[in-house]
Amino acid sequence: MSLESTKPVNINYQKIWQTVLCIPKGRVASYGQIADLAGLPGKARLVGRALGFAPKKLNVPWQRVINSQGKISFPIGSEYFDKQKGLLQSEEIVVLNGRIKLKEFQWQPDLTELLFTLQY
DNA sequence: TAAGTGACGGAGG
DNA sequence: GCCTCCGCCACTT
Repeated sequence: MSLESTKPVNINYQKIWQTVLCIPKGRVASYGQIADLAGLPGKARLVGRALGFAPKKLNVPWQRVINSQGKISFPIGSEYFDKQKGLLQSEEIVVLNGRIKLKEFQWQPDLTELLFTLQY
C-alpha cells in the first residue's frame, strides 16, 4: 500500500529547517528570506508551517524567524510570543513592542558560506 | 470538488 | 506606524 510517499513536501520542510539552522546567534531572518534561501521563493507560509512541525531534537532556532515587517508573528502577550521574545533577548536581540530592528539584527547571509553549509 | 484556514507578503489608505 | 485587502499556497474538512 501507498504508505511511503504520503507527503513529498516533507523534503521542503527539511530544506527549511536546514536553512534556519544556518542563522547565526544574535541575528534574525524573515519567513520570505528563509523561503528564498531554501530554494522556495514566495513560499513564506510554508516556512511558518515547517517551523511548527520542526522536531525538538533538531534544535531549530525558530525564534530567529520573524515576518517581513520585523515583527513577531504571535499575538502580543500570548504564550509563544513571550517565549520567542525571551529567547531573542537572551541572544541580546532588542525586542520592542514585538518588533525587532531589522536594520540592526537582520541576517545577511554570505553566499560562499551558504554553499559550504547547505548540502543541496 | 469547494470552501475554509494560516507562525506570510506587499500595496494602499 | 497601524489596519485592511488581496494574492498566494499547502493542507484540512
